[in-house]
Amino acid sequence: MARPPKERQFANLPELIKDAAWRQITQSGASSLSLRGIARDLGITAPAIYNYFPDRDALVTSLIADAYASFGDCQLAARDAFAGQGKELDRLRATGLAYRRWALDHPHRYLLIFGNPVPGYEPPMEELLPVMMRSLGALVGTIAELHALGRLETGRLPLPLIDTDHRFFSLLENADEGMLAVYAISIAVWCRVHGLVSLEITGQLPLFGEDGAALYRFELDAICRQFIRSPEDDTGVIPRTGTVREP
Amino acid sequence: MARPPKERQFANLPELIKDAAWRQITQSGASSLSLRGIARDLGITAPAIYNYFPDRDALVTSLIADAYASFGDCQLAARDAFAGQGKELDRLRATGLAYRRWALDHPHRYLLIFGNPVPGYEPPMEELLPVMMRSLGALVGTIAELHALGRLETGRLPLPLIDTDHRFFSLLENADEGMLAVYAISIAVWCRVHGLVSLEITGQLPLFGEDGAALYRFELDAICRQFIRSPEDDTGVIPRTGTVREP
DNA sequence: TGTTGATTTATACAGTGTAAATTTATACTG
DNA sequence: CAGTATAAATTTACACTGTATAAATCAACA
Repeated sequence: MARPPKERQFANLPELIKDAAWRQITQSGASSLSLRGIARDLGITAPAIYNYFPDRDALVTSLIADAYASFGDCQLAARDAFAGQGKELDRLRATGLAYRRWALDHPHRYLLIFGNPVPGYEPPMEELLPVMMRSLGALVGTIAELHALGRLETGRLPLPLIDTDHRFFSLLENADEGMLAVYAISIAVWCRVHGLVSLEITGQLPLFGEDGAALYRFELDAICRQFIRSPEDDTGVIPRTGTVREP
Repeated sequence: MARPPKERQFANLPELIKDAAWRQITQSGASSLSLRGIARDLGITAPAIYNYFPDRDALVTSLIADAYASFGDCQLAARDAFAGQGKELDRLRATGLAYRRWALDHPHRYLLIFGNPVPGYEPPMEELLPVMMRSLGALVGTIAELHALGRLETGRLPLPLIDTDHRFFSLLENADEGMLAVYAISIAVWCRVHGLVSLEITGQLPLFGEDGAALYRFELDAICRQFIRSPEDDTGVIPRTGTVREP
């Protein structure tokens, strides 16, 4: 035996590589990420990177995981800023506003995880699923709380197909089989905010300029009006904790 | 003088190049488009392509223009399937349904024009604007018709900032200065359908599987209920979705 | 036949990824 | 404790694919 793997000639080289990768992505976008460029930036040679990431895709996967972690931190922090009963709607709006805020602050991270997939790159779900679940947990958890209070209004919203592969939500906190409405509304909400945010980030949202915030607030209001009942608007559903009732 | 430029050694080579490019894009995605691959496909050499397209971006621009033309054809055809007064809502729904239909039928074309921009590629607006205007004209024109009938319900929808660069809508048919509400609603509608469709196309819409159609129809309904007054309802009150429960 | 457009050949440069050679630091041995 | 074997870390060299340009070649017509 000789030389344990702990001792590296450059300390923290994997982290340095990822830092350089983010710098490069911020400058020129994700799909122009180049291992040789990273190596140049770090003063090493390109093949050295292959000791820590077997190929370019592995590096991308690691960056995606970091982006999800950052996104999840913001989502959970926004939710936890309004703790306590009676603040469920505040939590929902906070996660919604934090979604756009984080996306504007980190557009490349956003596009990396929610943008169009890079052709040729197949994200390894077994690795990314936990951090995806955590990041979406703030929204879904809050919707679930509103559901437990009987304040969800699904209307004609079609429910998810129970028999399909529901990998995305099977690991969510508080997840159980009776929360199809929660999932359905979560998906619908996500679709709406994603449409706005992705267009704004990529500069395809015309006319609103700096005031994309106003349109976004309008859409958050529309979402709340459409899907969330106010607590005093009691239509006969008894708010219950513990037991989940299907509408 | 000798040899007029009409006589090419391969007839229609620009069209053949674009056909091969679409084949390649359909197979492997837009960002892996390779001039050498096209040349291989056509049995010519790569530099020959540079006679017709000065660089890779010029070829991409041409493909984008074709995609907009195809998209516009579908939008206008869908609108014109419900001609005549009194069918404005049918026209709106038809363009909405055609939007998703076309996107599912031509996902790569959709991503090329509405997806995340390819880093390093700057779309030449002076060339693409007319075909963009034409393709969006079906939606905006129909919204404008509903506006002329007094059936638009803007609510708290923020209006576009008039003083910003409104290149996108300045060329639209029936465009005049008084149609800010038309533009605002068109943008809001586009954001919503784009969110759903782009997620569905890229396989990021979980759980709904083949039934993304149901969620899409639900969203079209929500759009119509929120923004369009029915002709006999001249009170300005929109029926709230949250007040009626499903049986 | 000369002119000129169309195409190919040759070349420069950048990128991914692999195999072999090399450096470097540790651990074992005499 | 010195010397050496060893394995990790890194570099060099290479094979391949890509974009793009310049020069050479080919083809058709006046």
